[in-house]
Amino acid sequence: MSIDNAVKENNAESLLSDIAITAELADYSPVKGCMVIRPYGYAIWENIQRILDKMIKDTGHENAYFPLLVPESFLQKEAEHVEGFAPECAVVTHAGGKELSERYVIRPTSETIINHMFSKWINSYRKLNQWANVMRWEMRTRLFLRTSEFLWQEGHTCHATHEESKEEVIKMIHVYEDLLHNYLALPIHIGEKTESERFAGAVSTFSIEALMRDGKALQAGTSHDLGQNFAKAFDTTFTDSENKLVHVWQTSWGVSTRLIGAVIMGHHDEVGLILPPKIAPYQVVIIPILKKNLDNTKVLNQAKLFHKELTDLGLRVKLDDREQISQGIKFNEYEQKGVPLRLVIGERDLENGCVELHRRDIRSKEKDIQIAGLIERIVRLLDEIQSGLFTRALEYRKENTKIVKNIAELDSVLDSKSLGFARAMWNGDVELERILKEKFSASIRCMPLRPELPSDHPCIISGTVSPQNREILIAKAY
RNA sequence: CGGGACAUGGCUCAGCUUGGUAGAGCGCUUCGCUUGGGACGAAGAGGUCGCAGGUUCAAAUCCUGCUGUCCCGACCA
Repeated sequence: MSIDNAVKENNAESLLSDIAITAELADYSPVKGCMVIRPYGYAIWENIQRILDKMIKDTGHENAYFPLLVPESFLQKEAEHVEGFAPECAVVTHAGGKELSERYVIRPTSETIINHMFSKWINSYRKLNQWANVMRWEMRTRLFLRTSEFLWQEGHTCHATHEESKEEVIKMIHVYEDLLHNYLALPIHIGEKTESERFAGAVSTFSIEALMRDGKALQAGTSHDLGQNFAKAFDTTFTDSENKLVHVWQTSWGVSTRLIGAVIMGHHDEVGLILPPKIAPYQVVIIPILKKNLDNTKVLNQAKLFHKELTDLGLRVKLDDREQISQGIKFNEYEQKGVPLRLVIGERDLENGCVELHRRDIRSKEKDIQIAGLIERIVRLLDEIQSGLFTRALEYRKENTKIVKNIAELDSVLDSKSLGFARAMWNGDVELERILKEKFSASIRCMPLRPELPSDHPCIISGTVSPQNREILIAKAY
């Protein structure tokens, strides 16, 4: 299916792979459920990594690396953890031509092995992060949004008190909010997961939930309060101020290459991908209009000059001076790849001292832009595109968030083409989750950290008003 | 894991019903002509038809199994 058709028919599944393949972000691998991240897609990940890595270090964490293989017995030490992850673990049983005496799982996450080390190191390291790959054997996979192997960052911290660890959980979910809002241009809701959606082994899980352009919600990152569950399982202890040996309070938090999927499904149009400038591999593409068999030196020199001036400012710029490819094809290619700005310069422009600029986000084309002041204009435009994308996504979310008082009202929200979030009050009765799942194939995405409903808003399932009720966001999700 | 669809040059796909020497468009190579939004003409290269079996004188085509992708469920980040 073409991207154009996929957008019109709101065929999100096919749209995701169409965009990812066409924009050369990824390709299918010979291994089921795995993907190859191509250079253009990996460059986006590197930009995300660079930005987030600084945030993680600025909040007092150090990077380390733990091994890919985890003894299967480690996983079994925490009852809920093994129950949650065992079904999706790949297990190494043979190596060196022999059956292993101890089986190893390929890490689905690293809480267990990190705790094993924490119990030895607790006096020296308490706040670690690692950038790694993990593997979770999935039944149904989708490029970037759910692949069997994916890249992520996982932070693991130890604290003396529960108050401290709870504070860390909230602090890091706000770091993710900063990343999504200010760099990926995706508005998110922060909230706590219900018990059924909690991380296996956590006391509580907070997530950031983004709304995709097809109206489905996407969990884009999580931060867990692990309590003392893993500390007890691995006997990770420290000596407190009263000289008593006590278990530490822990957190873990992560975001993955799913974020690239969030960008794809959060920013696109009928042409293809639209990248926020702050994470775009190329923020500007310069296309000189070249004439075959003629002297293009002047045009090329000017194009190279622009390239240097923009690069010197720290911008990421691509100069496409391939002669054998017509500009029309180049225009199309960079539009599909979501490059925020296109700068076109030809001989005619040169004579008039101007250029042509094309904005990918609103697909506007301005000719006869004076070269004087151009560089400043480009810098300003990139900022406008960045904030414009966020505003557009926020508007979209506002339009697609409905307040509901009862189950019947959900019909109009979740059964319509637009989907989106439903905001409601809930008394905690798990019956609601069953109804949502069976009747609407939807779920409680989170209990938002910043509630918006008045306290007298009735519970969606009981119809009663109570101070015990909690506000929830309901949506269909990926 | 259940139901459905699909798998044919680099890409998009036709051909399969009714078995008989593999096709088109795009892309690629060369030449000519063009050149500010996917130009045109001519010549040419390129495919063990997803994999493995089976039926047949003969299989892209019929049958069986497997693998992968997509869709709908279940499950999950």
